[in-house]
Amino acid sequence: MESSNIQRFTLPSTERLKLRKQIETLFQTGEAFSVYPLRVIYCITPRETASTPSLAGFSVPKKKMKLAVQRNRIKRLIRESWRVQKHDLAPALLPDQQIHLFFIFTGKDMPVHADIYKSVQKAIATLRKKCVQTNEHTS
RNA sequence: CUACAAAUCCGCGCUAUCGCUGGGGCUCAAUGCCCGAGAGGAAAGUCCGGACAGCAUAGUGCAAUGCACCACCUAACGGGUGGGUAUGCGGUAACGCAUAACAGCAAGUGCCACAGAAAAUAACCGCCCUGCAAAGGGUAAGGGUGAAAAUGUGCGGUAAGAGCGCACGGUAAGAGCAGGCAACUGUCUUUACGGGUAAACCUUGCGUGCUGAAAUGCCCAAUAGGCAAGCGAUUAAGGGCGGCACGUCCGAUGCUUGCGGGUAGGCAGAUACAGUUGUACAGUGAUGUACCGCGUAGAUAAAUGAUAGCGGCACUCCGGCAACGGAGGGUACAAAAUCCGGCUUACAGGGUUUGUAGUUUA
RNA sequence: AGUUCUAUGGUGUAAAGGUAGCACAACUGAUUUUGGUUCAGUUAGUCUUGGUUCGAAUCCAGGUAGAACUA
Repeated sequence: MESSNIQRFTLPSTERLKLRKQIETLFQTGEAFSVYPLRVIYCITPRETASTPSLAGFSVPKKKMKLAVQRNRIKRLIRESWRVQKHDLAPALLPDQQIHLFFIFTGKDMPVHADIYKSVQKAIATLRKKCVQTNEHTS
């Protein structure tokens, strides 16, 4: 699908998980695992030809971080990490598959960019493994 | 110059790489490319007031609820400005500064623990009179309790005393005069003086219709069901008309089209106005008027960012008489969600003005 | 975005404006060979900052934390 020599690290709003129905089905049917301080919920769905291989959402619970400034900052950090590294996940998916993702911050202290970057890296590695496993199993 | 207080303003900058959300242009259109825009003084808390929208609505009262010295400003306000009064602080005083939910307890009702004789029409000790005494009567000076104890001082008066009388005061209410738009102040006079509490119920005066953008209006995919028309099917079940038959009407299922309600979703509401820089004028001031300019976020699982480097800024330590140099950690509070005016709360650091105090120089 | 309410020892709860109680828990001592039970005692509190009042857990205002509701 994507030629790897002209990869662009973009994240427009069409690659964000926004519809309420999609989010509800993700939270009901999806599988989850944790990479501290993140919790990742994902599920693989069939995709239409025009759409992108992944849809991602990000959130920080209000109980953990009280101030809106801190919540916005954390969400932006996770989003930046995902934007830069999301192309590592694409080869593991079949062309007719779309992955829905949700990142939830579960830590209690303000994180640094390097830590978030590393944990997103780990999360993507585990996701690749699981995707490959499920594809082999079904085939 | 330093310190303190008040008011007011600002509240990190630049570069590189990679991005995000609207607007405009190129493009048939999408993608893409180019241009330009993109958090605050509190955006916060949601404590008041409006705009706006829907519903309700003759008028008046009750209930509920809010406010409360006066005048002015304002779209409006529980906000602001100016004035008055009270209290506190400083000062010999004149006066200055700060604070105030600052109507009414002289409308009614309630409450005032403990202590104390008594907490509101007071009498324990005391004082005085009568009496041998017991007791009875008068009194509110003095004592003591308490947060609060019945107008202070002096003289007269009396058995002892007492606003009982008088003089000078204090407080409150009323009338007159003078000043002031008014609150109120000054003066004079009359009357009263048996507490406090309304942030106790309450009374008086003034005000308030209810609900909030998840308001409200509009467009409408798929699926299911509804209605209408057409096509197809009709020796089919069933029902109506009928005594029965024929007949006729309705009717199940299928397809197509249209209509209406309306879900997911989308659009409007929604960003050009009670806007604002500057100047002039009016006003003590809040503010208003006029002119010239300015255009300044619009997201919706929610954009305005991430990383790196350089530089500001104040602080600490070291070296130095100083200029300065080196190192270190720091660079606040905080994110629009329909909009506006206030209030309250949070805030690293810095600038300006005014006032007070101190020091130095001329 | 809006509305309503709550806050009392470690926990659960009382208290017409007048000394902040009760139960469980914790600790100490006694009883017991020891533990438990029981008995006696101790510690510890009105979310916070102001105001009204002679006096505030209570009344009023600002703040903090928490809970519920409106789809």
